[in-house]
Amino acid sequence: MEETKNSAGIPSFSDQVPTTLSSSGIFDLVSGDLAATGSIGFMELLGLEELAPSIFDLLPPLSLPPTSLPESSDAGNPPATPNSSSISSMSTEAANEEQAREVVEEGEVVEEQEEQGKIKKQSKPKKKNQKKERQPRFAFMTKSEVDHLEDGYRWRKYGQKAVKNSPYPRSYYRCTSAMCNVKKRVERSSDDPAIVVTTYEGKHTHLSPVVHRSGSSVVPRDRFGFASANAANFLPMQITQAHYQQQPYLLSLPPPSLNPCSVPSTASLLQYPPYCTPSASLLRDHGLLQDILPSDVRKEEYK
DNA sequence: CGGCTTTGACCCGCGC
DNA sequence: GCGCGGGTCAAAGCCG
Repeated sequence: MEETKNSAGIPSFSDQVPTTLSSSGIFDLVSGDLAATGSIGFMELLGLEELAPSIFDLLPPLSLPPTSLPESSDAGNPPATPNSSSISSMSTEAANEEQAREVVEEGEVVEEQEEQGKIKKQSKPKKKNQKKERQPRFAFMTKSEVDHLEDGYRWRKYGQKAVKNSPYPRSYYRCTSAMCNVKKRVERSSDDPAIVVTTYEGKHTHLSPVVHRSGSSVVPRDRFGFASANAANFLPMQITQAHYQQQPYLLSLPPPSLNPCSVPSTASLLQYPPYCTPSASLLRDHGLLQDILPSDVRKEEYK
């Protein structure tokens, strides 16, 4: 197939040196398109110890009609936050919260069963009649030169495919933890190679294996089970809030488990542990953002 | 030697 | 029905 051909000529990002970090927008989780749903942009810096300098270049707001918004997601396991700036968006496979939750729950059960069976089957006798239930997904865009962002979990790459209409390949990762079916897809935007689109699928069933340099192996995690220790270092609260307000239809509540925070899921990616949950007052206060973005930019972003 | 990446092959869903 | 593209498998190779 052409994939072979493409992958052969695909540049290796791993060769690149991480330098710029910044933000992004929202995109359609279903189609995978960089379909922004509103104007948002921002970032979050994490795992900076490994990534270089924290340069924030705000991306222009992406825009897209809400109708292009996805199926759902949520309940997914949004990442804690990659080691670079990012913006996230939740999508919902169901039209509303309730439906979304149903889908999520059912999907999880089905997936688990299938997954287990799949693992043993050598010659992929995948289900035929059964419609593949999609795990809730959570995606976000990150401007970074490193494609595989650190999020506190260990991932094993299990595949790579050339992406149509894009010179960049898409990589598939699976959480290395046993019994954890979380998957992650990483690809670069063909429009802007600087942007890395990461899609998480599923929910972690374990604690982050990440061991903090400080020695602690327990890091704060967001409601989806993603390590969020890093998030505390840089909190794009404004964006989170803005997103929440602009995309209420994306909301859907994930199962209470693994949910240390009680904030709406849309903000998940930028979520913080309970002790750092953004307050309502931050909605107006630009906080960190003010220090980073010009006022006119902020205006653009949150209007 | 174990864990991870690479990569070609295969399966499946979907659109035409 | 067919072809395409996305997603996954699994053997082989690499690396610490």
